Amino acid sequence: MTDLLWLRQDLRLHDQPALIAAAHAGAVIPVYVLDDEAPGAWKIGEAQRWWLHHSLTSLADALEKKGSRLILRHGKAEAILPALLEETGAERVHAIRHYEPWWRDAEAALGDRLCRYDGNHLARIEDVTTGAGAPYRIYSSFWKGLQPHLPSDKPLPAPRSIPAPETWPRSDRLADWHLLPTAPDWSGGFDWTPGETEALRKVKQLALDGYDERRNLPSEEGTSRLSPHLHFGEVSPRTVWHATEGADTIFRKELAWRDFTDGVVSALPDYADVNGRRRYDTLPWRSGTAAQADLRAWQRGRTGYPIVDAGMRQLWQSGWMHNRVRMITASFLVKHLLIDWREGERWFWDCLVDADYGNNSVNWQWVAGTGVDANMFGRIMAPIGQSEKFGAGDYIRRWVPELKHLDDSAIHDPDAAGCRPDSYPAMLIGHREARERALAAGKKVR
DNA sequence: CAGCACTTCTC
DNA sequence: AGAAGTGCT
Repeated sequence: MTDLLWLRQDLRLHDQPALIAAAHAGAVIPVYVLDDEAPGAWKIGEAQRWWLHHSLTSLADALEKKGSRLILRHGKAEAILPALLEETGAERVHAIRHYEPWWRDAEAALGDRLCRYDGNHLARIEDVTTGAGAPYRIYSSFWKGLQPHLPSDKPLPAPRSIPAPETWPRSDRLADWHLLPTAPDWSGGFDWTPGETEALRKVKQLALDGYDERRNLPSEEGTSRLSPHLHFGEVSPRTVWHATEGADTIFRKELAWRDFTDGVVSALPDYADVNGRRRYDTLPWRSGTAAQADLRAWQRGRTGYPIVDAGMRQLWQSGWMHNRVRMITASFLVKHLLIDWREGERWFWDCLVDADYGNNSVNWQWVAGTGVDANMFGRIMAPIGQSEKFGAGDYIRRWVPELKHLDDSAIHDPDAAGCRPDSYPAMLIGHREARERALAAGKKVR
């Protein structure tokens, strides 16, 4: 008997329950379907296509070492997979559950031909609910509710070998998918090694001493940088959970955020497009030429606020941004520039190697104050204050070369220090003025 | 239902 | 120290 193993955001061989079950049943045909139709506007973004190319290469190598292969197909997964079942005479599809709305639809469409397994979350999403049976909207309550469902089983080892079918179906050539950027190749600054081997190496070398403080300092390497590996499932959250036994709980709380945000988007599938609090539909976001120019300045890292520009340039050049700076840049777009959060969400989606439907939408709506979890619109971050508070001097000097020569006394606010070089843009808007404009706009919401 | 507590702050 | 809306128990 032969079964299909449908791989999506679980590109690994260890702790891979769908693989173990398929191999137990008989021969396995591992398949990855590049589905750019079902997700609509949320198809895989540009930076992640680069990641995907390398991660699939790494996965195909690992499968071949186990006597198997990776079959590549493109098209709508819910059509491709039944056709592949037919073609190969396979009986069932084995896959790990995913909670993006398009994956839930595809899973439903496959009906009883699909065997689903838990594996990409700490707990099964539908198991963690409030006393009333609804999904949590407040993280701290979610964390409490998660406790009885935390993983206790040890992660599954990778199988020694994977039973192969007598004949293999044809596969697309990865190169034909053109996942890598060509003209221009903007990925030159990407300092990443996609794939399971590197993901597991990072987990092994996790140093969480002082994580609580250090994770907030953009100038230091205080975060785990596991997010893209977790998004693509190159390592399972359960593996990370077990590796951090006895470590700082703050880190484990960060890990549980993936579960929380998937709970939100599983209850509210269009959360990436629709305000969680519908009354914010009346908020008068700026639009028109001036707003377009401001959006472009933000995207390119030319707002005149050093910490914002450093973050946006790090994002563009490296495919990633430090978490503290994500908050500052996002708040700046929404409150200081009064531009719809969905513009920022879209830009992050295309630029981040760790872009994730749940995390991206929930966190943008949190910052914007439009979300179901409670941050108030009137709460406006002070970018320069944040830059000083979290010691971002070295970080700015690294990403904004025009300001390289400035010391800590001047770098957070070169204008105030009277030493802004001509090559560096003036502030798009002053902090006080922007703050008042945002508060006035916020008052227009019923 | 009332009271408690809230990831990411500001002055 | 203040400000502040609301999800959750």
